[in-house]
Amino acid sequence: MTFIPKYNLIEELKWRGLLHDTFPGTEDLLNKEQVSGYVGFDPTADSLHVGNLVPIILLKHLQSAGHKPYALVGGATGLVGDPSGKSSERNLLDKEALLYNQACIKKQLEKFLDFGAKENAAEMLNNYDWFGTIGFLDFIREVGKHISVNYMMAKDSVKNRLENGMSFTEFSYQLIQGYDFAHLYKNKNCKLQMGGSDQWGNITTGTELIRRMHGGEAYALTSPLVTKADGTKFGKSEAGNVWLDPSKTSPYAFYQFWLNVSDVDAEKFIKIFTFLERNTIESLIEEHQKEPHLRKLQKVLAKELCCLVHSEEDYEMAIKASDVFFGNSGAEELLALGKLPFVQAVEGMPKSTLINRVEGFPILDLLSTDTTIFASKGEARKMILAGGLSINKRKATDPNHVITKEDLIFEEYLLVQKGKKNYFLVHFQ
RNA sequence: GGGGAGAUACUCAAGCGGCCAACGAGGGCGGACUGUAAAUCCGCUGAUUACAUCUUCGCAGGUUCGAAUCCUGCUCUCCCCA
Repeated sequence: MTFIPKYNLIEELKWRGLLHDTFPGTEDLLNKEQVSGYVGFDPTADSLHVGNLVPIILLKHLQSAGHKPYALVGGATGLVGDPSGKSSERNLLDKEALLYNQACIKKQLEKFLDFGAKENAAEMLNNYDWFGTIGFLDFIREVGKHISVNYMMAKDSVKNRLENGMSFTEFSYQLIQGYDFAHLYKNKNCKLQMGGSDQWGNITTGTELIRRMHGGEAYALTSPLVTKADGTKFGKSEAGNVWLDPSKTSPYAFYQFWLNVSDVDAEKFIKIFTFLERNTIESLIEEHQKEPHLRKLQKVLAKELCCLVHSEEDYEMAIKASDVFFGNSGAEELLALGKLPFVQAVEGMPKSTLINRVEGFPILDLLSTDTTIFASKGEARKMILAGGLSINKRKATDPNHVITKEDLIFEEYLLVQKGKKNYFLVHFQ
C-alpha cells in the first residue's frame, strides 16, 4: 500500500515559519510513508501555556498531513528536570505535584488532537509507564553504555553549565529523554521527534541511541523559538504567564492577549498559530496593511486561538466583554452586560475581597489601605484629580467620596479602572 | 603603603549654607490624540489629616538661627604612584 501525504508537511511548516531545523532525510521520509512522530511535554505546571502551543500545533499539522501523532507527557523526565536553556540548577518538583500536573496536562492535550481518526488516530503516552519499572543498574548497563560522557558533555545544555555546576541528575536528563525516543522507536515504530529548537540536543541523543541500540535511523524536526519584534518575551502578559487553563487565564484575558499583539507580530503569529490557508492569510495581511486601524489580523488571530483553546461561546463572551471594557461604552453598557458575563470577564483581574461595612469606605482608604491598587493615598488622590480613575466605568472626581452600597455593581462588585486598561476588581461580601 | 576623586530619589545626573522634597534626562504612571498601536504634546512621579506639616541627599556625630551643601570619625566605590 502506497502512502500519499495530504500535504508536504515540511513545505507547510516552512512557509508558516514553524521550521527551524530538520534531520537529513526527514522530508523524504514524510513523503513516502506514514510516519509516527511525537512531542514531549514537561509537567512543570498544572497547565500548559501559550508557549506550549507551538509543539501542539506541530502535532496537529503532523496529523492533518496524514501521519500519526503521539503526545507524550513527561512523567519520568519531569522527575529529573530538563537543563536545556536553564542557567542554574532547579529544584525538583515533588512527586505528588507532578502526578497532579501530568493529569492536568494530559486532559488539556486531549482537546487538540483527533483520537478517533481511522488511519492515524492520535495517542497519548506517559514515559513514566516505561521508566517506572526500569532499575538504575539496568538503565546504566543497557542505555548508558551506548553513549559516552564526552558526547553528552558536548551538548550546549551541558556545556553552558560547566562553569556554574550542574547535578548528575540534570546531566543525565538527555539520556532519559533519548531513551524515550529509542523506546518509542522500538515499540511504536516512531521515527520522528519534534519540538522547540532548544530540544535539538536532547533529540539527537535519542537518534544516536536508536542507531547504537537498534541500528535504526530516526529523524527530527524542530521549530524556532517564538519571539516578539520588540524583544520582550513571548507568552507573558502583565498578569504573568498566559495559560491555556481557563481557570488560570480566563478566556477573556486569553482573547485580550492575542488581540494586543503588535502589527509585525500579528503577521508572523497568524501563520504560526492558526490553521488558516495560505491564500486566506495572505489576503488578510494585505487587507490589514491597507487598513491597519481595523486590526483585522489581531481580531482573526484572537478568534482562531480563542476557539481552538477554549470555545466559540467563550469567544463570543470575550468579544462582548471587550466591547464594554475597551469600547466607548460607559456605566449603562456595563450593567447591560449582565452579571454572568461580567463575572467571567473580570476573572483573572487583580482582585481584592472585602467585608462590607455599613458606614462605607472612604475612597482613598479603599484604594490604598484596604486594597493594594495604589501604593499610597497621595497617589490615589493624584490619580483622581488627574482624571485617571473610574469606578464602574464612571469617572471618579471627588477624592473625599465615601463608597457605600449604592456604588456597587450587581450589589457586590466595584470595578476600579486606573487609566485606560488597568482594571481591578473589589468584591464585597 | 602613599596620594587623589566620589557616594544625591527607580536609573543617570545637577546642586556646594537659607529661594531644596532637591535642576535636568531616562524610566514608570496618568491625560489628549489614536487602532485597547506607534509617534507626538501635556501633567504627575517621598509621605500625611494636603491651607499646611512630617521624614529624606552613604553612616554616626558636630558647627550654625538655619546643612544635601561646612567640620570630625566610620563604611564603601573609583583613579594614580609604589
